[in-house]
Amino acid sequence: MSKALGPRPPGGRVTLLALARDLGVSRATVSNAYNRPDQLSAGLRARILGRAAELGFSGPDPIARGLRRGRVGAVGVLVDEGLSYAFSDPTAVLFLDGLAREVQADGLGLLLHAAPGGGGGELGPIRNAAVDAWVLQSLPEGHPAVAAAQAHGRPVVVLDQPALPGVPLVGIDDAAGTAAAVRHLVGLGHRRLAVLSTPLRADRAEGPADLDRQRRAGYQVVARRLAGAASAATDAGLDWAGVPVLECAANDPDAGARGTARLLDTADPPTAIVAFSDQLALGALRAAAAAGREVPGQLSVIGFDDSPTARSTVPPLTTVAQPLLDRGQDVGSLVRALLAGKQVTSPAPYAVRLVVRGSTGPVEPAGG
Amino acid sequence: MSKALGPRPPGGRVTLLALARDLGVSRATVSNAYNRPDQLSAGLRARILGRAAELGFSGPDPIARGLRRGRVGAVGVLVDEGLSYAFSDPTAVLFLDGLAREVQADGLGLLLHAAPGGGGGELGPIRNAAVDAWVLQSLPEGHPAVAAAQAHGRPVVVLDQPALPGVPLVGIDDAAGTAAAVRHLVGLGHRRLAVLSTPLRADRAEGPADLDRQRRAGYQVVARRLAGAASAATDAGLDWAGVPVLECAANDPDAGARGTARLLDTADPPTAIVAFSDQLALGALRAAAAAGREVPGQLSVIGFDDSPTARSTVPPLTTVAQPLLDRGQDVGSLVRALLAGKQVTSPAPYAVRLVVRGSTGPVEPAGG
DNA sequence: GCCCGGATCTGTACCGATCCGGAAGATACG
DNA sequence: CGTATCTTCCGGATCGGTACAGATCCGGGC
Repeated sequence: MSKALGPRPPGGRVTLLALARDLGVSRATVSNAYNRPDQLSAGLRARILGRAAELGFSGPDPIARGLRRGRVGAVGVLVDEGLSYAFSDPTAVLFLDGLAREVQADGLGLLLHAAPGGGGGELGPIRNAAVDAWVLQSLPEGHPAVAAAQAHGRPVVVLDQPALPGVPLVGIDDAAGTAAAVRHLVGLGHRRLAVLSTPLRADRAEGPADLDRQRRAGYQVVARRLAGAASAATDAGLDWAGVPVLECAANDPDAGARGTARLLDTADPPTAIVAFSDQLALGALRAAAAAGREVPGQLSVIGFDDSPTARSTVPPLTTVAQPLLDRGQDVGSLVRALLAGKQVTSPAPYAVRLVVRGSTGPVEPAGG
Repeated sequence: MSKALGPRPPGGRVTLLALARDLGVSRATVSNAYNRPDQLSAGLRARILGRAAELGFSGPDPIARGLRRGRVGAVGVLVDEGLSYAFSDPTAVLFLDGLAREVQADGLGLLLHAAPGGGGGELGPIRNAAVDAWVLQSLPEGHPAVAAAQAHGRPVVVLDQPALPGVPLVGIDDAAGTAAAVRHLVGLGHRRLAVLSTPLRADRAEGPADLDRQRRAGYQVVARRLAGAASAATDAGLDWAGVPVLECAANDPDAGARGTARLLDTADPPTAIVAFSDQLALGALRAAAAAGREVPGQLSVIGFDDSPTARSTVPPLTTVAQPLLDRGQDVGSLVRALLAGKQVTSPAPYAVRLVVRGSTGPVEPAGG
């Protein structure tokens, strides 16, 4: 009936060709057994799959298939300065979640690579990464990793920045966000504002950022947020040059707390702080508590992002909400479209929305 | 001097072969220009790289190189039920961070794939993923994705579970952890304990888990934690069967809060709760506050993991600390060793350490 | 009985590189 | 000046599959 069963796998790995020979069929047929069941009879297919199981052949080699098909089923994601940061920031996490959820529909996985910070790291791993497309996120203009990712000419999609010619970008209306925040505070009577900013450049500087440094912001998102705040402040009759902008060295609560402490420890401390991220705002709340300033009684704090934690701070954080998960999905669907060969354009920047919770309030009647 | 420059790239992508022909050298030489600079003269190398830039050839194709070299520079990571969970749990995040940090040294990236939950998803993407090794994490025994990951015979390393024959595993002494927690509480005078457990099986059940369900725990980590708690409780003269074990449907604060509410809403509520994760403990604190129970005055809560947030809860969380980042790095170095062809064995389970903070205290003198 | 279309399966040409042994030319040495 | 030794570079062979264009076989229609 059946031919005498061949011996067990000789030792090495079993390949599709070996299986084909063992069965006396062509490699194409074995390949079809896996990839196009309709191209061969059910009986033969069963025989192939059966013998494959016996021999320990578990389907075509993914890499070889990748070469031939030109697809490996992976979307590269470049994250700034090590994955720890990307993971610790809820904003980035939600983005990745949305992205993963979307590309998963096409069976794609996410290949995370760190964008080497400060020129220290190697670009090789990025240039040599086997991916079908790249997603860039929060990299400063002109970061070398960007070129590395673009090198092989595969589709690229950008979140927030950097802006790249011909590359679709998903972003939000940053300027409108901070402008709304400033207007909200001004409307509550505040005149002494301060800005708690995420890093302007990748040099880990911490401290007051003068107008010159503001102008030279490497992160465009931050530049736009500054511009929005400045514009709204000016419209309200404030002198922007007099509004302290404190740049934090990192986007985490600790840095935010340090920055806030510096802002408060001045002769003429602000009555309201506009933080450029909820992470920083969290730190601001902490520092305020440590300094004995009541929020919002003596100090108003407003965040940016509306990350999940904003809801459960004490007091709950007033913040500028952006659709974190949606942006990830949008990027994902752009990637899918590009991989499907479609032409795409950047969607319009998302509108943002001010969510008023408990961390902002009217300026205190009397002087402190 | 130099030959007349050839025309611009005709249109399609430039391949190594095309570049070689254009320059009149062999493909091997071009390849060497990129991969083994010492194999050709500096002059020729410069000429090759120069012309490559002109033609828009940006190095050998990663996938083809992957096929030939048998390496693609990616470590697959299988995460349970969608990436959102993996990302939202600080425990998993720190693990991934440690892992990424370690494998990065070899230029490897992390390819995240979701392990389809409940048989709904496809295994194809996993079987066809182009990776050099797989890392499995927190998957219940016998999950189909495990076989899919093992199919191609590439190295596999497991964190916590599932235990697989011949596969190195990194884990902690779970039983000792919960045992220490129980002893701590008993030492404070507590006799009415309750356990707030992460899911026992992947069926999203929520509610009291009787002894039978406890025995059938699919997640071995949880089984061990239950065993440790049971053993310590018995040693202290308590009847384990009388200790309520409430299984949460997910490992997040919301589920923990729901579970705690149920535990507290009984005729004979516990005076102390042992949560199997900090995430759940967070929820417990929330639920306790909502129910008007003071912590630790009226209710002691103890967590597990010592995640970063444990430090900043109110009150700070007493918890069983495990070296989250280190475990990731350990898994990473095992992966590296395996890829280097070395023989490895599972390291001994990490010892855990009880960190006493403010969420546990002596049982209240009088009855409530 | 002959021609035709569909179902099956095969052969061959890639996909785009890397590796290994060896050939040419240059240099060194006795 | 002949030979040993590098230094450089070249030619297959190979990695493991997939796509596409046939070749075969078979039952049916006329």
